[in-house]
Amino acid sequence: MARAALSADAVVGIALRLVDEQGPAALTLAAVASRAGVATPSLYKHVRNLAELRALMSARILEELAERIGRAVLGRSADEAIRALMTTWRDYAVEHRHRYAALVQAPEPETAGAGEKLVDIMLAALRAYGMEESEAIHAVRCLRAAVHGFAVLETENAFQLPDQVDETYELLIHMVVTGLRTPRRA
Amino acid sequence: MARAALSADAVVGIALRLVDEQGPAALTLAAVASRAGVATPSLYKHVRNLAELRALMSARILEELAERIGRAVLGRSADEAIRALMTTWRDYAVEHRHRYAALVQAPEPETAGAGEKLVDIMLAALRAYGMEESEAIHAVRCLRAAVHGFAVLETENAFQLPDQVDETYELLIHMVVTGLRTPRRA
DNA sequence: GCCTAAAAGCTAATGACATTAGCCAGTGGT
DNA sequence: ACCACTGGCTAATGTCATTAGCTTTTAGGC
Repeated sequence: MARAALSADAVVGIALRLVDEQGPAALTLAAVASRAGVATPSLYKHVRNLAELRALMSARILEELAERIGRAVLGRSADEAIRALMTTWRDYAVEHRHRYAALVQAPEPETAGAGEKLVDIMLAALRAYGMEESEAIHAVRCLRAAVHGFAVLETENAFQLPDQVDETYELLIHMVVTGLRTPRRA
Repeated sequence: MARAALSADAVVGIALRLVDEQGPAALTLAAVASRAGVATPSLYKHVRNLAELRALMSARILEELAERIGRAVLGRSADEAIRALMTTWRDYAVEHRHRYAALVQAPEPETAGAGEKLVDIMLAALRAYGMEESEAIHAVRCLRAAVHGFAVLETENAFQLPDQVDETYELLIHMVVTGLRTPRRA
């Protein structure tokens, strides 16, 4: 009996490919085990349960997202950086719509590292706006809300008329950038 | 054998209460049937399957949201209307965080009516900005993305530090309103 | 090389779920 | 009273997640 040489990392990889191909609803331990060439209970040697598998997948997704956005933002600042960040985020979601839908938003220990990295990248992109720290945290949250909201709606076909969604995104970028540049009345 | 006098409407009501009390993961036909005092397969006399139940629930949620927002926006225009809309939307989500999480975003026949009503309300709220129709559609989408994005993140505790989220939302409102008021470079 | 312990597989079992098929009882209309 | 429809029911099926405990493989120590 040859050992399948499985690992938690390999399980996550298989799960992500499964979701990419068949959508988030196809994610079952049974399906992952079948693809891994082991019996379903064998997966418990590598992941605690289905919830942990989801969290580990989310960590991987967030790492990729942070990596992509970090690269896109490098060397840019202010409006250009925000544009690059928002564009890259959306591109990732559209390109990987199924895995993006599987992304768990609630904070988990497994996603803390990548989540922080993403926040740091966003804070860096916002640096040129000269906000003090608490204001920058607000901005990070709003940026995330806007981009993520758009991404989930787009990937769930909630906009229905697919034409001109690029134009819609330009308006969203405009709103974010303009909002950052315009002082609020005290 | 007394008839339980069930209906699709009653089933939806029971399901919503279940979700409100125990969260979206608790929604099973078995649990709904138990609360209704019937056997699980009896529910198929009233709803096609679990997916249809979710869609019908979503329709109800959207109707309530549209009703609430419609009332809040009445008699207000421009910035005040947008503020009322965004505030009411968020309040609904926070107040009903579990059912909001159960809301299906993908368009379904069951949710088309309420979805359209919501779009109409948003278009009305935007009327005072004097946009032509296609620009108004973009604005509706962005408004929805921003608000919904914030709502799902907040209700999933993705902001983690719960303090000052109100302040964050003020910034989001500011971004939306400012973005609507500032012409985009052609 | 041999032995032992740990790791990583396995099968069987359990309970929960969604759904289908077909039967039964109640109700309303003729 | 009879019949058809409606809305319940039970039984069955298949899938899933998970646990318990057994077996095989591998790695490390002597």
